[in-house]
Amino acid sequence: MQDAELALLIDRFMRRIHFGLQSKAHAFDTEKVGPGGGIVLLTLSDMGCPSLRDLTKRVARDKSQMTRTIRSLETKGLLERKRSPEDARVSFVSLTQDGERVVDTLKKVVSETISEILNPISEAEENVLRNLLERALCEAVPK
Amino acid sequence: MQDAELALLIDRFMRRIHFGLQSKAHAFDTEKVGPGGGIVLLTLSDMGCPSLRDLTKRVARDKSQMTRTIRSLETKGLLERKRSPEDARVSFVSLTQDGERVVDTLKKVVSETISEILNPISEAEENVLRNLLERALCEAVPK
DNA sequence: GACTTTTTGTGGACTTTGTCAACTAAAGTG
DNA sequence: CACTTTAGTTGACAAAGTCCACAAAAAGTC
Repeated sequence: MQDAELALLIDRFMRRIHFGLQSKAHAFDTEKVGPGGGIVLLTLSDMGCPSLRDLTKRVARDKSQMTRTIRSLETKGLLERKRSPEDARVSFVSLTQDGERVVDTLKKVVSETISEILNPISEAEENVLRNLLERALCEAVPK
Repeated sequence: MQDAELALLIDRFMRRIHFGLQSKAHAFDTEKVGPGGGIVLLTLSDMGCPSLRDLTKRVARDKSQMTRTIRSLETKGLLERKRSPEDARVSFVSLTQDGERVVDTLKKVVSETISEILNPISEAEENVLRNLLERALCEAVPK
């Protein structure tokens, strides 16, 4: 009944990550993808070649916003879209080679930042943390 | 080196909380404090009567934004400010009785939402999770 | 096979947050 | 007393989130 605190902790964690990355952004975000683009790229590298719809659900953003983010990344040449042959409504999104390269540096910087933040806890505990979050979130999303 | 995933997990967790609360907002957010205001109120209930500066650092937002959020909550009568007698620059912020009441309902709704999300993990694990985050974050913040 | 309904993605308008830089007033510092 | 630093405010702008209406394709229905 009193784990409203958890929400605050999660929020603070997010903000720490955000600040950590922000302060180094000029050095690595050469394509200026920003936080929003970064999340999409990283998620994409996790999912492979999802439909825009699935990607949108995964990152839990509004579809209209996703449209715009995707377009911005597309014009930067970081991802591609292909219309589905079976269903003319859906388009599949996937990283280009340039996109992959950006993802690589993103992954490096993000994990550096996170391990700085997670400094006070051990590596084993870090794995526990990730595991708990995965189990909590990888469940079927409502709807 | 590959815990960039953790960032995505945290982000998704935040979004889940956000959506969960958003969908019930009309029912409980009678004062229309919104996500930003809610975080400040909850944090305030945790801290007691901090200076604006300390509050700002805790929630990790920009000072200018904090000024505005605080003012909005103040005009709603949910919090009060008192100038410090020793240092005329600093002002201390604290919840009013109305604020306390809002915080109570906030806490209730937020913890409901969170326990829905954390459904797949046990209560013991939830405690582990909170504990890990606390230990990771309650460290001295740089600067 | 001509209907309604649903689903996927787009576009526009608007609000909320975030960011950055300039500024006031009060302390601290020599 | 000049000087730097600190707390908080203000303004202007950029990024993200939210809402609503829409077109086109697919699915469901009779």
